[in-house]
Amino acid sequence: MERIICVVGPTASGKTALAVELAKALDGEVIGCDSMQIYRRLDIGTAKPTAAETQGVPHHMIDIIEPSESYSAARYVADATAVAEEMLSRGKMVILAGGTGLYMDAFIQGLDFSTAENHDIIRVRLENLYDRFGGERMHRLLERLDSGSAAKIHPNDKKRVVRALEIVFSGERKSAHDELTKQRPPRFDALKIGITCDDRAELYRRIDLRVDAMLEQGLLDEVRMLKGMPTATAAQAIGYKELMPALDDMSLLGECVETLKRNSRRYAKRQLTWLRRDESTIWFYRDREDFGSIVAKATEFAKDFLYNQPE
RNA sequence: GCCUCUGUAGCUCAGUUGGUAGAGCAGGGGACUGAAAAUCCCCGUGUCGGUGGUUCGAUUCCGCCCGGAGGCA
Repeated sequence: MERIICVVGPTASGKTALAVELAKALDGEVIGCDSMQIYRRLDIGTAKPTAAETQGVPHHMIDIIEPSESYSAARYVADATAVAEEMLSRGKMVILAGGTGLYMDAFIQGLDFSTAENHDIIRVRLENLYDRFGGERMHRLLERLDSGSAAKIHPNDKKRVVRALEIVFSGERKSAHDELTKQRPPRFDALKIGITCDDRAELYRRIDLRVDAMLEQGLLDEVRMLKGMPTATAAQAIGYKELMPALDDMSLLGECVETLKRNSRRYAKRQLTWLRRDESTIWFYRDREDFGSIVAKATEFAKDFLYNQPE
């Protein structure tokens, strides 16, 4: 099984810089794992790595589609796996770096999700039914058709109730599919290296500072650009949706910026919840150790994992 | 200096006709298999400013002290 290195961590922790250093030390290239950096033109708000930051190290899976297009975890697995295989065939190490936990774990596992593709018509109908009859009744329906999934999904979780029903209507059961895929071996043998702050308040301070920096770099112009075009997934991006109201009324800017910072903090918290689940992750703390030292140690762990571990 | 108002959870405040207190926000924990920067679930003990008194019992009533806001001088 091919071995790869993954750099994980909450937003504003310094994943990009660490990934670049690892790539340089290991003769690797970086594959971005970020559901928003895949969009072209969303540069400042997604903290997309700049030319100065990448230092010439190739970055893949960034800037691959327009903000008007929608994307999915399933597409990510397909696209990123193709990139990874091509890189490995050229003898380059794969450094996967990003904050989208679902994309990353799906990539490592090689998940095919379900054979049920997004079926817009069925989905819209199910959503309408959900709005009309409420979560309780839809959940009871799911209970009858796929009790395994119903047991794991809360009636209020509209997205998941609808998706599970959508799969049922394509002739499959989500719970059965999940069980099956869990038993399959992963596609890659991955070492996860995590970077964060030991003190939560310190992480939040970094997030606030980064938001201020984004505004100075012209985030509002990017928001204005995005507002003028049809969007799907990209409209959910933190940094854009919060600032939209300020475009029409600049007196709201202060309030919008506060909301943006708060949403970024909550996002970081959710990321940490996701990441803590994988206990094999090796963590480094920016507020306990200087960056150079983290790079040196992380490189050691990576080399040991890549070259010295028995099969 | 005098008068009035005020001091309760990190913040803004509610409340107890005297039986040691609760909302919003902030925050914390968790879930997550084709929208995931999304979606969803759970979590509220704090010398009720300090100190003396009245009382079986005070955060609640009274006195004094300390801190804030306003008014009169």
